[in-house]
Amino acid sequence: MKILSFAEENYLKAVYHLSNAGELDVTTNSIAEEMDTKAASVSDMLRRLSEKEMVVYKKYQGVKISEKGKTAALQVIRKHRLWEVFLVEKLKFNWDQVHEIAEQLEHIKSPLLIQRLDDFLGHPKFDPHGDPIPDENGLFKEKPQVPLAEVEVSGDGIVVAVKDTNSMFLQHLDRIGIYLGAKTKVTEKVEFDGSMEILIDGKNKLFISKEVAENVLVTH
Amino acid sequence: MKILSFAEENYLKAVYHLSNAGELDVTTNSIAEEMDTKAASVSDMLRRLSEKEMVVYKKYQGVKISEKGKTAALQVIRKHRLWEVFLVEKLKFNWDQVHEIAEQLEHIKSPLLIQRLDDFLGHPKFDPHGDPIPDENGLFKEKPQVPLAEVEVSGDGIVVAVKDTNSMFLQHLDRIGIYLGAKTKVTEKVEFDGSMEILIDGKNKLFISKEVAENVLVTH
DNA sequence: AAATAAAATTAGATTAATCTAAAAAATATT
DNA sequence: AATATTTTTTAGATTAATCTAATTTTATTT
Repeated sequence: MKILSFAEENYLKAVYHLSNAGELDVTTNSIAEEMDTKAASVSDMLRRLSEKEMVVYKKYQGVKISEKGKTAALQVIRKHRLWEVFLVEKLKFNWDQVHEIAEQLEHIKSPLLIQRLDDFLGHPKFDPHGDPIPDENGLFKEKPQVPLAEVEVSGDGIVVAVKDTNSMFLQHLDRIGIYLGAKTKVTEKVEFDGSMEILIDGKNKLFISKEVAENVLVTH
Repeated sequence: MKILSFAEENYLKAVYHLSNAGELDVTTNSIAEEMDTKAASVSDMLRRLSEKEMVVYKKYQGVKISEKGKTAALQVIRKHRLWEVFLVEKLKFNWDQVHEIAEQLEHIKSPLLIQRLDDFLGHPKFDPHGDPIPDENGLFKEKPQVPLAEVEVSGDGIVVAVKDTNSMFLQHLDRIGIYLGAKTKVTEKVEFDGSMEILIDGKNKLFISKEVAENVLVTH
């Protein structure tokens, strides 16, 4: 298999994520938005990725990731998430500081390095945001995740991930006291604006907006 | 200060190393050889680095690294060597496996990452090859060189120089398998005649005389 | 179904990094 | 000093990745 450039790996990751986030065919514009680039650049890159058989691309019809592409994307994601674990567990970064650095580290090419890093970290199964880490074969198990917004009153769960990983949002969560692994119980839901009252770890009462409730994922 | 590309950082490193390895003006060809590229590419890159004031470049006259360039080069070298320590100390790589990987890792841009890595590693002063690690300000101390004769039993080091440079002596070293950069470990010392048993690169057992031991300089 | 709007692609430029081949400058040799 | 050789630079191409502007295709709306 040919080696992919940093740019190709990034586009492939975007296609993978958008594929998983629903629609059958990923649109050019959705990729452009995700990658903060222009549609023309995306068209060009899709042509190249298609030549390398990483995606199945039909002009004007959108794009689908191929098996080959999925394998490649999952290896990049594996690297990204392992590095995030390293940064948080070993280098004492906060979970909201690691994404940008992992974006760089994920492109380092050395299978042995990743194997050793995985050993060093004790074969973690989830990254600091609760996302699963694919193994060498790209296999992983999802924790079933539900947005807090969908939990009924008196239902409880454990915070396992966030949908939106932008730094401002994570800092907000930190500030109000929501963290990975926190135990949640929905105590009240307000119909008209989607906000809710919850209990963190059975003691801290919190009021959260619809936006927060939709972006905090819990298992239950 | 502007951000340098990977390629620019690599050329700058080469200029820095060649500057230190002797001559006042580094030649285009020597850079081309060091970097395994063509002279035309070097000329082009020197023009660019010169525009960024990283080097002082006069056509046909060779090039000299500037203060600005030296600072930038030393930061890359600092990163390279810290990563090498990480790979050997934490990920259990052998010292001969780490260079290629560190060549990639050295280009990761995050001052905070390097600060944290340095903390995590306990502020090492030398990399696994015995080369000094510059601090945040680019300052470093060369490792003191000690004759093998003064190393204690079980102490290891790296051959960095010879005291006696006459050809017969050097030929003798060649014959018995001692070379610049060889990893040494003293396994036994004989009191009455100053001879010793050493291990080269962890595998070749050698008996050397007092004369040899006094003239081979190692860092440790 | 024709007109309009939106989405996607192509055309044409630009920048970085590289190359080969040709030209220019510096060095070495007769 | 004139010539030959080596070194270095420039000229001109190429590839990857990007952009803006123009065009084409698809979708939507009257």
